[in-house]
Amino acid sequence: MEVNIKEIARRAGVSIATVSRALNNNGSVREETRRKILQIAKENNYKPNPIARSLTGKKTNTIGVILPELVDEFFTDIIRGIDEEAYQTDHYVMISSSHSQRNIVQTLLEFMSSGRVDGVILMAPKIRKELSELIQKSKRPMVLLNSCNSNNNSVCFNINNYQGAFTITEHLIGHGYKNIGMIQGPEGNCDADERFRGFSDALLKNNITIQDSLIVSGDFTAKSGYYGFIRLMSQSQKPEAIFAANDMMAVGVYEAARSSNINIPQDVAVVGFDNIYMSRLLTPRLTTVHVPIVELGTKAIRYLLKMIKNEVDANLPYCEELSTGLVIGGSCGCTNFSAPTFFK
Amino acid sequence: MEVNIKEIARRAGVSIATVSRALNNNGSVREETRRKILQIAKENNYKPNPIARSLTGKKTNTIGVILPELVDEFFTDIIRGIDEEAYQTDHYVMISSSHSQRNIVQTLLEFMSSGRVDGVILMAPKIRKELSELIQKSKRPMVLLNSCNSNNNSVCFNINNYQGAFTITEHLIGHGYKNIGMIQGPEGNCDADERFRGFSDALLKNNITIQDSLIVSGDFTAKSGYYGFIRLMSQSQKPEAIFAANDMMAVGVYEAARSSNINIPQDVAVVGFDNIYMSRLLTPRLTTVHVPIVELGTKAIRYLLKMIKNEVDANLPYCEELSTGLVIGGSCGCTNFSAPTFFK
DNA sequence: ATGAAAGCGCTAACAA
DNA sequence: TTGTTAGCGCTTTCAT
Repeated sequence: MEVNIKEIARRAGVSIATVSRALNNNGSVREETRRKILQIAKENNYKPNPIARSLTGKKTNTIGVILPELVDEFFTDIIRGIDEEAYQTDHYVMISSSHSQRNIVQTLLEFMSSGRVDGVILMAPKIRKELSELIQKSKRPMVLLNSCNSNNNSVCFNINNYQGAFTITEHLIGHGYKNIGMIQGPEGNCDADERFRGFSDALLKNNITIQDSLIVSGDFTAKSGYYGFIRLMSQSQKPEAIFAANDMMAVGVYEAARSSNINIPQDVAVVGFDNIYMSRLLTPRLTTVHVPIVELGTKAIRYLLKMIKNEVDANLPYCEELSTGLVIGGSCGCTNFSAPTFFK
Repeated sequence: MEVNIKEIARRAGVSIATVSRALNNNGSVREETRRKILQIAKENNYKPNPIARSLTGKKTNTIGVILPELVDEFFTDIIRGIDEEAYQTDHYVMISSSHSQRNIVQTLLEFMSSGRVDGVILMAPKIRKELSELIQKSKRPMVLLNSCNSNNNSVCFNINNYQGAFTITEHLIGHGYKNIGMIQGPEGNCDADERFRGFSDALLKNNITIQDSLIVSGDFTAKSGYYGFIRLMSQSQKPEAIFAANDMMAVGVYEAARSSNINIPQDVAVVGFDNIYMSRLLTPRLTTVHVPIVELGTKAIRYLLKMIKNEVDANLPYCEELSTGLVIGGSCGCTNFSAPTFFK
């Protein structure tokens, strides 16, 4: 096995307690002794066994991350935001992407109770009722990402879906469109709900009546965007513009439009949400809403680490909404936009 | 704290050893006693503390996964393959995506020595020299993914880059192209090297001389594809077809072609490698090589778990090449292809 | 400033 | 079949 504290103690001619103190900068150790121990530890390439450390100290230096299966497009970016910070602060990341058949709640609780993690970052845009319970039950610090927590009793970081949807809808309205259709996200998904709310409110504020026939449901996949478009455009009352609740559905819309020989934006304007890489490649480039995903991950773990270190009160609710930004392409009807480079 | 084995033992009126035995189905326990213990454990929602378990038993039920930063496009899929299997077999996944400033070797060794993981899946297409050392040093089972291990002394699963590149190059040759250019992947990356090798061999086999001027370097990014294309097409001797070593570079090629009013495939044919989602959306659809990424992850973890459980000899080298497949779009000049649906 | 010793929760000999 | 006990490698009182 690896060299352990006992061995270091032996070689340094001190007790294991002293080694522990020297290594943790904790308790008093004569400077000379400390140096010697550190020296020997380095020579032997000694690293304290984190498992043993966890058992005693109840610190695992591990963060649990639970992501839904829906985040495909963002998976990498979220992890990137989290992982980089974790690395800097010497933490490990334990990941669980909750596939369909998996019980997210169970995974979470297991994470929590197993003592494997010091805290959890949970992204669960589809869980509602159980969420409150979870928040109560959870013994360890937890940060919610884009989750539906109506009660204000947790720590959460959200993309400001409402604002983004509102802004982009007003942008469409600014173009003079009145019949604006929407392809919604999955039912029960709070990102989707908020985007719809922003859409509705923007119409209301501008005295445009919402027509039920112009609202079709989708599920954030390109496929559902494809069929959503067909449904919308096969009605007698066709929309002048379509707001797809995410870019992947907009991709489906483009494909359907191409099949139907309908031109974007001449025949119908299209906008999306998310600013995924692909949206830059569509012709015309998709007008969409940028969401700061890496930042979401970074903020989440930074705050979580503070909770863990008791630098903030983990029981104090705290929520932050990350602002979105409008990305203008040609799909909304704008002709004079400064297209940022298509390179990532 | 959570209820522990001692407490369960107390409530069941037995010793902790018996509880341990009953829970692990290990050693003999009277059926009645066992039932009672299990019953009480369930009532108290008792889960053995995995940390403590690890400390004693040296099984952590955790798999370490180390991915390079380059795999952006595949990140999700690889994890998906691994995570699903891990979940089924009750394992945890500890992830580390090695960002640029990070030392992949160090991360690996730390994973290994920390006792946090039972085994490691490593994807390191850029590491060469250190890899052999690592393989020697590593005390725990390790599976290599698409890594450059020339010595046949490890367990590895690789995409058959050579075969894919060879096939798609021959496909171009079949179209009658003779001046075929290539935009290469990053230097020192073995995926890139193998793809180049397949390309060269296909040309050689068909008695086509490789022209150095038609080989330009890239780094797997769209940007490098963009400039690679420009370099290739600004020469007096222009290629009739271009093989971009991955799809992202092909995306850059499309963009550059559009800017230059060069038509694909009329003016120049283009093919890629990877079959990323975006490749379906390009117009004309990109002809490319499909790589089974999810499967790569699945195979890796399945084999790793076998090594861990000693169902296979972890010291026995074992390598598997996963076959690729040709995906015909219109970019190579084919007109009569059965385009599979663009939906994922 | 340092050491001895008691755990952390569990598994695995060894005894009974 | 069951219990006792000795660790696993470490942190942390409590003495010294």
